[in-house]
Amino acid sequence: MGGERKFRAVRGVKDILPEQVAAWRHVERTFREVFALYGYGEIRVPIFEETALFARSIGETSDIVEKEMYTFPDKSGNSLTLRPEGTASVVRAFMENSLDKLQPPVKLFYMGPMFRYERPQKGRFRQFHQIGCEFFGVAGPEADAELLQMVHYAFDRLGVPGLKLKINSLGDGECRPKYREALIDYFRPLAEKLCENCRRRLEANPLRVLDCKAASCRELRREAPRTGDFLCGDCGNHFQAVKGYLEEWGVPCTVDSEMVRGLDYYTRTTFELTSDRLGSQDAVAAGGRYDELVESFGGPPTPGLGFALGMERLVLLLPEGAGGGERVPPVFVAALGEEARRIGLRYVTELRRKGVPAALDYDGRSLKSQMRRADRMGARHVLILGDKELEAGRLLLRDMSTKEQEEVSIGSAVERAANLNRKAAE
RNA sequence: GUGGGUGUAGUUCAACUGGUUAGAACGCUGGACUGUGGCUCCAGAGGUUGGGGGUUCAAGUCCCCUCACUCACCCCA
Repeated sequence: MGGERKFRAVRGVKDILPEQVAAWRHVERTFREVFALYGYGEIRVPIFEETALFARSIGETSDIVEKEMYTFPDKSGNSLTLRPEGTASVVRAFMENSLDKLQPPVKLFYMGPMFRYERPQKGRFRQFHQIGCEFFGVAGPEADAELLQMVHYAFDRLGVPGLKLKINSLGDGECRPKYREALIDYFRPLAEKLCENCRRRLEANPLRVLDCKAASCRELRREAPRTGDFLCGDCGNHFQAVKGYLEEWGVPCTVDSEMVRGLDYYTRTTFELTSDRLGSQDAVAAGGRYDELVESFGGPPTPGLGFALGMERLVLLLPEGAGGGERVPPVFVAALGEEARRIGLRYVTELRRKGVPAALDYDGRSLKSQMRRADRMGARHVLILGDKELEAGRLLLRDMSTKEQEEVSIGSAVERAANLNRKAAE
């Protein structure tokens, strides 16, 4: 080896070990099933894109674009960026592959790593993982309600406790500019009292002031105009209808008129699923409608909506050992002596070829040590072969839970062990 | 990017106001049982006290720098 320094994972990234992967797979499996039920197909998009794609969709003045992207020039000088979220790529792919020419709706889901240069803390990493989906081509409130219902259903199946669903409507190209103006008018005389941050973004992105957690800003916005009061007729009706469906379908949620998302492409419905058990990074999933995004990319006017969840945060909320216990216990082959070990290795291979997980000791340890190993890896059956057994042509097959041992002939040992193991696995 | 807290065996933690050879539990390896797991008992391996510098006769302990983790701000999934 002769290593001169120890390598460590870089700041903000994590190894996910087998023990934890069980929970991850459990989540992934659940969402794959739910997505299938709701008609979503999986899409796999690149991990990096042209920088401008994200700048344009997420918003030039958003924090993500301003200071959190992993942006680098490639060898030919193009500016590329590790994706900080999934929607921009999926929308790009949707257009590039002419999915906009298909009969709507088009429903796509994805899962994978995202990258944001942020200060790591609980539930926040520089490489993190999202599961998300995008739903194109349906403008009506049924789409919003269905998406919310699906999210609610999936989390319900996972049994995540203590979640709260908050929804809001931000209006559209018609009424949002008016609301924006009203907000600026309201806050401008108060600008002195706003926090430094909000003062700066008042003109660029006034909606964000609503989201500020500073006590002073919180106080100042008490009398601020509400999104709800400015929704145009269409947006108001849309929002009413969404809420109506949710109530009818028993999807619990509360309206939070101060909730603003950090990505600029949202219109009308937005939502957030939060947990009180995550500390300050409390959003587990979030999303909303983005009816103007496809068009802003030069595509045909296409309504769309979607959501994404944070894997690391969701896994934090899962009960201990979630997704475990699905492992099939192996048959352990305990071999004593060189000849026995050669045969043991062959048995292990044969068992595996029959679809039975099998293991043995690679180091030629004592039988006691091998038994302990078998016990620890949860083997239900151990095939014991040593000189005595080889001579007699009969091996021992031990049931670890009952401690009963039967003799089996060399020829039938593998078959017998495989059958018992299968039966025990049921 | 800003502020607070914390870094000691693989893991969770000890070590009085600086003072001999840095301990325990769990885990790991072996033995008691020389060919049979879990329980018990015994033994063993395993540490440049995150890294670097400084103060001191003496630093795990005090000071500085750095890195990481953590909490909050910020931001968001």
